[in-house]
Amino acid sequence: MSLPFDDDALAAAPSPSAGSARLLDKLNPEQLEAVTLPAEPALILAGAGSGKTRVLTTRIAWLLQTGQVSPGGVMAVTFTNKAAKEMLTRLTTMLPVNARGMWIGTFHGLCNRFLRAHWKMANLPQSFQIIDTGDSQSAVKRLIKAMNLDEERYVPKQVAWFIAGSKDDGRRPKDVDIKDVHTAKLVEIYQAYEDQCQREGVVDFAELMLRSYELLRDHPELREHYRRRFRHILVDEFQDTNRLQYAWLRMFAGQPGERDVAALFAVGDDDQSIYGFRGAQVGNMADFEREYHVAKVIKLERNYRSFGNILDSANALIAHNAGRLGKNLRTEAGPGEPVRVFEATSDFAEAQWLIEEIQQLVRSGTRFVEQAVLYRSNAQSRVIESALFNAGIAYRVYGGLRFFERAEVKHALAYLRLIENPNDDTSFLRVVNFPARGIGARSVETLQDAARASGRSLYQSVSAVSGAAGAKLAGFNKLIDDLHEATRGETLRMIIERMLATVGLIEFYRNEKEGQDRIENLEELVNAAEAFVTQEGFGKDAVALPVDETAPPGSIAEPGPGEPDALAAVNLLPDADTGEILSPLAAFLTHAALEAGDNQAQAGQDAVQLMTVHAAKGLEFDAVFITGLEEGLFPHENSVTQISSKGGGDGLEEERRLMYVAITRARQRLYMSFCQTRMLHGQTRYNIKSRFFDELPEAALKWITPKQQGFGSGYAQQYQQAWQRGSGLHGVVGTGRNEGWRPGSSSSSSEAEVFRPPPLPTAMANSAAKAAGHGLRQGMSVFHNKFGEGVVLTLEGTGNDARAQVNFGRHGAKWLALSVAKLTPIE
DNA sequence: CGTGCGTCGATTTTT
DNA sequence: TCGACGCACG
Repeated sequence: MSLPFDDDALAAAPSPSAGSARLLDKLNPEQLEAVTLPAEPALILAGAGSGKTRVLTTRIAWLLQTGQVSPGGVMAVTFTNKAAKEMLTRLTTMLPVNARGMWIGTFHGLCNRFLRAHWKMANLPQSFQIIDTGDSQSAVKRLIKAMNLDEERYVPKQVAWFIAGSKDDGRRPKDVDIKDVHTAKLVEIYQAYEDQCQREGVVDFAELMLRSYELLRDHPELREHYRRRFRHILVDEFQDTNRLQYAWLRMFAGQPGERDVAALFAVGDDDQSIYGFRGAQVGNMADFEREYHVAKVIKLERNYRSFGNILDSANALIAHNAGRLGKNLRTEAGPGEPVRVFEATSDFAEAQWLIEEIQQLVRSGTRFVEQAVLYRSNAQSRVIESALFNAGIAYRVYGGLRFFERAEVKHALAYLRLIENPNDDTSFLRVVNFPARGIGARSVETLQDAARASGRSLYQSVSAVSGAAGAKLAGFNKLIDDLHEATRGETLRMIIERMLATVGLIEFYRNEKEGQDRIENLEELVNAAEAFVTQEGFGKDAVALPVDETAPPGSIAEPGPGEPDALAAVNLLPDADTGEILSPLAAFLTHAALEAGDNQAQAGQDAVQLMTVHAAKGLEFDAVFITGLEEGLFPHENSVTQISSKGGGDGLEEERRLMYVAITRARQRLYMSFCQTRMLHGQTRYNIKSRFFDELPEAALKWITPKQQGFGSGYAQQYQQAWQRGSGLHGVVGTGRNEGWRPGSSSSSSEAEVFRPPPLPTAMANSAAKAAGHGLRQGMSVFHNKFGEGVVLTLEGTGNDARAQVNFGRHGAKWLALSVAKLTPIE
């Protein structure tokens, strides 16, 4: 992982210009221009399939190779973990770069890293935990109940949405414009929610962003430090940034007109902005161009993905949107096949037609895995799944629950969180009576009242409950306490195994009818933790960078050889003062919150890919089916009626961009279909074809069912009849049964093997062996300047990476980076 | 305190 | 149609 790449190595590198020429070899003129732009604010308008990721990664590689910046001076921001990983992978294949020290990651991942390094300044506990949307919602719900508010009027989900939305706009409770009584109450809840999170030591996703933004805003010395450090900031999918994310970027880069403004390199495509509904501001692109005086917007319009007919369709469609930055995709690949359009009599018939075409494509050499069926909303997948299942075609559905979102995994994580921090009320409530311990709603309510009265956590308030209920609660507290004590000094694996053996989750699921899968997932959690230990920065390469004396207190230094992986969701920046680092458990919990895990089960299997159009963004396939192109569905009726949703802009235009995204996923063949009748919410609806058909060029289309043919005639029916004769009892994937199929339970392909990280060598973990250099031993008494006397519980890692868990009694057990912390053995 | 039944509501989603 | 969720009952 770590190849030498510092300034000396650079100087010694053979002829940088020759190297950079090789690097730039395969670029077209526009790409080349973008990659080699001077260090100034830049906006790259990158069309679908125009080599966006290549430009981003080559830009970084070029900057490094030509010595314009060292790895530590680069920040690259994405929205998804997947994109971040891909960027790093491609970068490292391009250049033997030491990724350590580079800040490549998601917005939230980088915020986490930043806040971990400056937790004191940010007024957070060092091991603050991140809560997901669900946790945040249940916290709000609790508050609404506690405040005796009407849940009809203050719907928890909506209130949570209000809070997140306010944060995304950079507004604290005091900044919200109170127009009416209702808003006043919402703000009151918002304030109470903030207090509660602070008390519990948890932050939600929006808080990660807002808190780090405010930290930079309010601390000039910190701001200057980071501005000196990050000279190049590259942003992917810039059209998806919200207000806060843009403000955050400006904080890191410097405001326009200030000195030392970093080179902000924004890559995006306004035509692919499809997340307005969650606060994305396409307008950020135009704002950025104006505010930072971007000299020349570079457009990447040459498409390397699709044939002409496909691109003609995309171009013609998107031309119906107003206020675009303006861009036209072109290819040198020739027109290719026409876009085939099919009119089905019913959703059922549409699915049968799909099967026929998919099989035809396979016969002509296109593998299943290269075929994607896209739809606007998830509900549409049912019919299609059912048809594929009956036809014995393997398929995979994207979306759905990811590993760390599964109920049983969340329960296990809640126990782990309580071990780490018993005052985490959200986790407390989740598992205090799961599995059942005879602690009912009544007891919990009493406890909550007591906690509220004293302003303390549930855990701390248990003693205030008397009687049988109090005894049972005390029993639960003891369970947590005992685990906390017993796991002190244990490896992550041992901690999880002990927890599972103690809390009774496994036994509970053993008695459940369909509990076996859940038990397997719990066992999988151990593997996930092991994988984390080796992959995410706790392995042999991890930890401890030297402290920069000139840096502000608690800040990080220029990256040194020991800085954790650029991608590590959690890094172990030791506190500059004490050398204290995050415990492996706390780090793993953070990882679980920040990266919900894959749902890309069986990625290697040759199966048809089913997903929403949103989920398809960024992917490409040889053949693409866009289904359900009906008025009301696609474009969706809610979007059409909606008078400019949150992100501003026209709902219909966003639907059109969505269609544009769908079209541009196809390499060779594109199919579109719509149904005359469709079963929706238990009712048969009669639809007309999507208005988008009127916006596509006739010359690029081929109607499989002649347009004038009416209901019930022609191909559609023939397909249906043909299918009815030939199908029904085809071979079936997976279970070999044809009955009892249920979407969602789909035994065939989608659900089965989620998240199976590779097995790993267990050697490194619990080495009680004496690590070279530091001369410490397990059980040894040591002295620390801040924490005083302590006993060494655990030793891990070697050399620069060496770390120890030390029990300081009154101060508790702490993890220390030995390269930083000064520990003196006491005889 | 757990189960069963009725009501309600149903774009899109990453972190 | 189907699932999540709240409430009433045993």
